[in-house]
Amino acid sequence: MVDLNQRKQLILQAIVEDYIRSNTPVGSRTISKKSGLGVSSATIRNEMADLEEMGYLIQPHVSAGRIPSDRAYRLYVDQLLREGMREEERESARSYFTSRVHDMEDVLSLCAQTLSELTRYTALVLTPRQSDLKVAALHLIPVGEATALLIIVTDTGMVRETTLRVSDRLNADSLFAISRMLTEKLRDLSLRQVQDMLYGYAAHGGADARVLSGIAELAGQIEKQTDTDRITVGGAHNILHYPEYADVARARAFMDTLERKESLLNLMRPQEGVAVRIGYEIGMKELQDCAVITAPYHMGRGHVGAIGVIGPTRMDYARVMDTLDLVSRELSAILSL
Amino acid sequence: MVDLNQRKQLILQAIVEDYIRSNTPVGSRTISKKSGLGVSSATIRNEMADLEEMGYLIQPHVSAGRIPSDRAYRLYVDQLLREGMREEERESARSYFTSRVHDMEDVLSLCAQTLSELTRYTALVLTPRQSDLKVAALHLIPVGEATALLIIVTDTGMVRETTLRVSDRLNADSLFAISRMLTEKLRDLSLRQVQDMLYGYAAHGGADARVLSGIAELAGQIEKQTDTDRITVGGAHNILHYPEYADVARARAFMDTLERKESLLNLMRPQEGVAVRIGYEIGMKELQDCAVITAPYHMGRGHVGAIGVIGPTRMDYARVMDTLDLVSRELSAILSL
DNA sequence: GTTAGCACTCACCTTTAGCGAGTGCTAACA
DNA sequence: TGTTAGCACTCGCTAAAGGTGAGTGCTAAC
Repeated sequence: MVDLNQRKQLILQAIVEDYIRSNTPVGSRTISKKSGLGVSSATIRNEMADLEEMGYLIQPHVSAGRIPSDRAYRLYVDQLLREGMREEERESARSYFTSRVHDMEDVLSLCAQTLSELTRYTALVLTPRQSDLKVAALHLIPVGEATALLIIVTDTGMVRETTLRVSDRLNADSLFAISRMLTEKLRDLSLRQVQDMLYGYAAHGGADARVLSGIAELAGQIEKQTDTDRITVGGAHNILHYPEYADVARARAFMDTLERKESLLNLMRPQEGVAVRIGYEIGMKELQDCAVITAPYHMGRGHVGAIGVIGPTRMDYARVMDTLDLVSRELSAILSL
Repeated sequence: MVDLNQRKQLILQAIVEDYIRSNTPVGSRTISKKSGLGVSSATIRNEMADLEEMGYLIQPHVSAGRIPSDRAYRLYVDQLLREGMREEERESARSYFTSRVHDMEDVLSLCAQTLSELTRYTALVLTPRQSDLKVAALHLIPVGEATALLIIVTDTGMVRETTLRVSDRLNADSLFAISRMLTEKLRDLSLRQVQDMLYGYAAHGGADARVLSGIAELAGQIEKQTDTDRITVGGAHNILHYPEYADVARARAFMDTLERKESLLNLMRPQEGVAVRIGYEIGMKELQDCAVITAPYHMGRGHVGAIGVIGPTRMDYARVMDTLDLVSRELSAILSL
């Protein structure tokens, strides 16, 4: 596959990097001067003709320079990449994560924003699947009369709440007692088990049927959380900075694609380490001019999610990959306490 | 102020509505045919010349039709508005709110999304100020060894959590006991009082100093929640549908403005009922081509927030105002249980 | 007060022409 | 055999030029 001699590789690398920077077709003269190879533009032209024949370069029209193909980006990512972040950038990126509370949901939505700010592209965050979560605790807290706040805490530290009407005979103390009892009964059961169990009880009637069915319902809502709710998008407007999207219709099409979260789910399927998909590799024709880079993160006891960045194929791969690697580590560290 | 005879009003109304629909300068012929007044275009031209002199219409150039000025929109909103939503639209808008859990934060972020979908403009949501919140309950829940999840519930039913390291001598039972004691001690105190009180205790040292200072810290974070965190923006990409923003630079400028939340705070200061600000009335030159419509919502015991919509001055005022009115009512109803 | 008629304006679209960055090819050179 | 200078050629881009038509203001008649 790598049938490229050293010089061709250097030329290709120079072209890719120049194009990533400038977004204009790269001419032979430019490369002759900047590559440092010390050969004339004519020589570069010959090499470029070869590279085009091999499928690494594309000529938009006869009298323009060349632009890299998906295949060129792929080679670039696999073999030609340099370090993408300077140490002080790394440091400042880390600092985003140090001083914050670690409430899982906040962290994740903050993460989408942070990633988009750090990379200047659009960020995607996939939260771990929640159907196999277990109950860690359950609390009923009085608010107003005859209403209580029901809180379910899962083993991942996720908190969900809803308000319930309860019998007005239940005061703070009895709610406290019920909470304790329920927590003991339901701890370590999966959400599904909780539902099954409680719908059974509730059917028998009794004083706190309302509470029990309320719990079952909330558990059901958490569990049935559709997969599409697991996707968060951050900084979609960042693409407006790139001339690829100077045409509003394109920008709108891109944003519309981001709205259809089902399709994003496929992009975000967690993989081993930082994964890059370029153009046609994504397998969605509405994203064929985009690249998607993802990285997994972990959340204690095997729950796994993913973070990612999406942008034009002309992406600053080195920087984005470094950033994702760093952020996914920080995230895993924070979420595992 | 309303020195317009009936015919001028009708003509102005026709112009505004045509322009809202078409976004092209409206000519006299169009109005002559569509207004139903049965007068010729020449007559309309005379009237339009008058309206222009009075500051209601603007002529982009000599040979174009007229477009409404901010002043025209103001008159339109104050006096010429018709019903904006059909009954079935109302019904479908309401249905957005019925079947959902009422977790305050979910409801509000969902609301931003819903509003932007309903109106096709950009939605803004301002959450009530949190500095004067009171503690309703406090819970410590074991997760893993020597770590616990701390949850603070406020009197508005808002829930905030963070993870803490705790002494490993504290098991589930003792955490439960501590929670109960703390809840009793701290209930109905303001977040500020809680901080003052606990920093005092924690300074004395003792076994659960870590817990106490953790609570103080979280209370501090909730309280010090910067005002800018109170703003949520939804559907910013909707503006890409409007030809006013066909130029990407404009779209980007708009989105950048939305990022600067401090300035949005001014726009969202809750007012009595549905409030409309048009163009120059907004008082921000980067939004001088926009209109902002807001409505307040209530959240039990006097906490008040606001929802709003922002878009080009050529906005479908009737529909948006109706929608905001409806949504703010629904929201208040849900949030007050 | 209303309307038909008319000269006039000017944004918008299309066409045309010129520029220049960049190419491929050829022939000469090391 | 690889490299390079030279040159004719291509073609997207920009600016200028011309034509079109929607819409106007004004005048004079009804």
